[in-house]
Amino acid sequence: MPRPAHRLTPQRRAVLEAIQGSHNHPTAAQIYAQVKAQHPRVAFGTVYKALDLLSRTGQILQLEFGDGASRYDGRVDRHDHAICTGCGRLVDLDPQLPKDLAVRASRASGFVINQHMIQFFGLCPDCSQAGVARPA
Amino acid sequence: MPRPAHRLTPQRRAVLEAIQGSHNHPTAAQIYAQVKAQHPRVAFGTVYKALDLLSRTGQILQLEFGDGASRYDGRVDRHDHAICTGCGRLVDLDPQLPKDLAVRASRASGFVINQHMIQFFGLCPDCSQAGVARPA
DNA sequence: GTTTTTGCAAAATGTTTGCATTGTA
DNA sequence: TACAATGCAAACATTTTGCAAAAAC
Repeated sequence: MPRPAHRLTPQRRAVLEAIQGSHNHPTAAQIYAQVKAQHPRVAFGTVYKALDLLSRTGQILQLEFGDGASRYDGRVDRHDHAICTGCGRLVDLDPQLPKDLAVRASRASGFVINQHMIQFFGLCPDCSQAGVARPA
Repeated sequence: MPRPAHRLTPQRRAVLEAIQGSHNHPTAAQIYAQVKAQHPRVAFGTVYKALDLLSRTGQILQLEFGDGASRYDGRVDRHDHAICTGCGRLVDLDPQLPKDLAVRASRASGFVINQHMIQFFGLCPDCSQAGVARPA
């Protein structure tokens, strides 16, 4: 049986463009707001379904930093992230990592490792300058 | 003004022990179930308040892997994790990382980095042997 | 006696689901 | 005409909150 077609509908395109066009790693709510500007009748459920489809097909990345809402990333090659615990700002990072990191983790855990990702937590330039207290 | 006292009440102790006594990185629901065995009248809210207090005071770690519920870790020194995308099993890892990793991330991002943590995603031995399809 | 903590219930949040309708190959 | 996708609303899971009663210092 042939797998279903997955059309790139206007709504899905708008969701994808909202993510790729923003370097803010937007939340679903922010994406919904932006898509709604072009498609006033769009539903929240449609946005979530599009996000699910796009991430399952590897066109976007869904990030979870434990601060409530998922964040979405249009960059899908392997990279890392820093998140500001003051304001939630999220930036991509490309630190040089040991080439055999995943292999060693796999050996140590017995897991078959498919993916790895570093989360850096801290304060962005604005928040550290503004003297936002860092969390305990 | 002196900071509040934070008593180690029986409920809080039970929460802490449920986490430290388990190497499963339990969810709040699992912790609640275990605490309830000793304290049948304990409330979900009490468990959440205890989890919040314990993690704010650095006695436990709250982990978020984007699979719904938070997981809690009694090990609080810096380390990393692998999670099984098949069954949710979560294990601690200690890969050797470049000593200047956080410094370089800080320089590259302009962030003041307080903490970093690697998430390895893959299949645990049981799931990979059982042939659980890995996610796309 | 004052302050902290609990238990309970309600509410908030983010996300998922069911389904009739609409759109499209 | 068949299949996929949308819009809408209800349901869901997890977590947070408000507050009176209970417990601890």
